[in-house]
Amino acid sequence: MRRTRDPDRTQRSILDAAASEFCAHGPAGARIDAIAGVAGVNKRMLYHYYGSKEGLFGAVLEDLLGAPLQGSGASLSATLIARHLHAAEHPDEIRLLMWEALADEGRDVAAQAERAAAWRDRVGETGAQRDVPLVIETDAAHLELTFVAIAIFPFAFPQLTRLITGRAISDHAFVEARGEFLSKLAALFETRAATARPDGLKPRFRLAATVTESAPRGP
Amino acid sequence: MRRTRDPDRTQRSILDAAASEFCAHGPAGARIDAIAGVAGVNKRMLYHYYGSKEGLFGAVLEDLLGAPLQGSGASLSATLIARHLHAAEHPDEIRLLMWEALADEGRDVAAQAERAAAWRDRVGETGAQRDVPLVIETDAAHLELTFVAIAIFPFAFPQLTRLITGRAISDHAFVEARGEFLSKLAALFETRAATARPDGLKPRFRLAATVTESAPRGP
DNA sequence: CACTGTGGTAACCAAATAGTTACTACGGTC
DNA sequence: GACCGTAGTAACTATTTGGTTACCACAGTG
Repeated sequence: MRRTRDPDRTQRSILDAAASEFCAHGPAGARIDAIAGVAGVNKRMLYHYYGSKEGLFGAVLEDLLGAPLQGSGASLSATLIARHLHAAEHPDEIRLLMWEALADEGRDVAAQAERAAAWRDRVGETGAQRDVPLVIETDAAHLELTFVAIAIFPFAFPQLTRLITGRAISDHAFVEARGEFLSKLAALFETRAATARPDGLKPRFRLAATVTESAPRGP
Repeated sequence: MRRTRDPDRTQRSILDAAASEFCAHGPAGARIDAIAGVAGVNKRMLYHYYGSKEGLFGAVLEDLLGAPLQGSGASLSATLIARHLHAAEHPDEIRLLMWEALADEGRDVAAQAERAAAWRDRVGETGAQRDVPLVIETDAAHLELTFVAIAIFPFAFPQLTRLITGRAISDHAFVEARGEFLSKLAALFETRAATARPDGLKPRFRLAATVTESAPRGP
């Protein structure tokens, strides 16, 4: 049976199938035949469009990991919660990020240009943030990195999370508890406010049962 | 040429070679023949002692990831710095942790018993810590997880680190800068002290050029 | 309509790979 | 010093895998 010609749809199918396979088994574990099978496409096309397994992997990464994760104009703490929830909902994205990290070998810098630019912007925003401890203000990049770490880490290392907290990341209770912890933690970072209300430190964010794309607003 | 009989040495060679191979290429990417080759051991012995590739991978994990990373009786902030430096010196350990996370599939719980116990102890210590914000005190596990995240993350995701900070994790300047940032950050967590000296927040830790096992002491 | 470049297919292949079979010989034990 | 369990070796294999060769046919262009 012959497929009607449609390059775009074919490439899309391949990319989707590849994303799922690579995400599950990584670049070494993924099987070309499996990808072709899931995509419902002849294996040959895959080489036609992407050259090699590695090329396909690169295309998938570029397709899914282009922009910084959840970097909007929101405050540091709001972004923290937003990223936490986003990671909870999209564990695949984090797995892909891990495969990328492990494959590393200093990937094509040129291809990363816009990704790098996006992050640079985001760090710029962070640096301009008002509710950040003064001493740290100069180190926006490290602060940003730290906040990404705090939000993502538990989902990247489910086994450690389970060992330390005793709960699975898929457990809804974990996501909620962690969310509450993070909002308390975020409050710590508002030094000025904190010194003003030394008793305070009450969470600025309340977790909604349903996950919203951007973080909820404070009072 | 015949090897003189020495089961212990053979197993040690296999385990070491396997660690290096698995660490570099992961469970799917690692090649049994390569491991045997590096170990200078016949491939057959590998199956003799560990049954299968997966069995060998499990043995390597157990061998290297048994105890919590750098969990001593030290204070939270001292441990933070210690872990940061440890991670910088042993990127392999972190890679292995990542392979484990990606392989996951809810591994043998019984085999993890002592590892879990070790972490439980560590979390207990954290909970008993005196220089921790009161509100968070109740959530020792999440706090511990967060500190592990902050220390390890940059080395687990070198590509993000490069994108965000502009420096490679292998760059000595990065390790030092991050260390200084972390010691400032740690100061933030000493609420009582912080409210007492609102100007303060000066780093309690100074990074030595040589890496010491436990973190250096404050003034 | 002929022409042609590109989307699409099926069968094929050489290399690599996890796991085995069949065998040898060391060394502790009785 | 005969016995035997186990450390160790060499060669083999069934299968899988990424990648290819050779071919077909659709659709837009002149």
